[in-house]
Amino acid sequence: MAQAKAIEVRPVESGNGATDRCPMIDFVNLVSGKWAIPILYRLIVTGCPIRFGELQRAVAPITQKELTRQLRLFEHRGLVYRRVYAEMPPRVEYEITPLGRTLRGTLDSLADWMRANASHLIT
Amino acid sequence: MAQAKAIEVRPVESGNGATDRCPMIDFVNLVSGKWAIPILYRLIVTGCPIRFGELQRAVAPITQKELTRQLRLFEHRGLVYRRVYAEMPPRVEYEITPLGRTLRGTLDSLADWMRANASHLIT
DNA sequence: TATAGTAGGCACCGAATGGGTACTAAAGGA
DNA sequence: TCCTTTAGTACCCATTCGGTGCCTACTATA
Repeated sequence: MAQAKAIEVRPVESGNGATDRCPMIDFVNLVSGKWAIPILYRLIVTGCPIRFGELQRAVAPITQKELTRQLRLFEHRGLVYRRVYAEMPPRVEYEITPLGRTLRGTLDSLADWMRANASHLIT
Repeated sequence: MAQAKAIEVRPVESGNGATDRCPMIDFVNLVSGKWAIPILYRLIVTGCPIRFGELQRAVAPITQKELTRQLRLFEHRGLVYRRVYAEMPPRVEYEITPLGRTLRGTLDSLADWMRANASHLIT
């Protein structure tokens, strides 16, 4: 209780709403979890529609359940398209949206940094 | 560079040593959780040493415990310096390391993207 | 004297995350 | 008849994440 009161500062309320937000907190709310960024980046570098199974193989040892969950979240947030084909071996394709595509530069930069520094970092 | 080749499918070498590194998975392993990126970015934009309490107020409603935990992780990974002063109101200062500082461009880009797109995104 | 600030540590707890297995549907092939 | 493929869903479980409350040792201030 003491500490919650001490920190209650939170100057977010500006009156006009939605200003003064922390973009980093927004970002973590948008893509959180172990697999979110790897999936998103894979969809970005693949520029075209990709089937569920192929995506799962591309994102290495992710489980079916987790991939489904993340893709639905991305779809709901407008970062990924989902197209279902009424065929009998089921076919569902996922594709990055134009909005999601705008993340490319940022994620490239992140991947480059990681590739350059992975060796100096303690796991 | 390599990523221009787009879909190089992960070589799922499950049997031997794991050499199929994905920089994005490395990144998530490095900074994961709700508060990691906000803390790191705050330390980066503040270029100088900053005390624990001040940092906690800056990163808004983070708890003491979580801030301590993340800072220790960053210290262990060489992203943050931790200096303890043997004074009586205890004083501990944290500062981004040169290595951590190299993330600045990437995180700036990330923050810019988020600021530009926060309004179109469903929470 | 009483209280607050400082930078934590420690125990407890619920929520979120993520993995594993089993199951489904309809079609094709042996 | 059985097996396989595909994109899931349902259920169970372990781990992690993160919040709360309670403790310290000492000092400065009201």
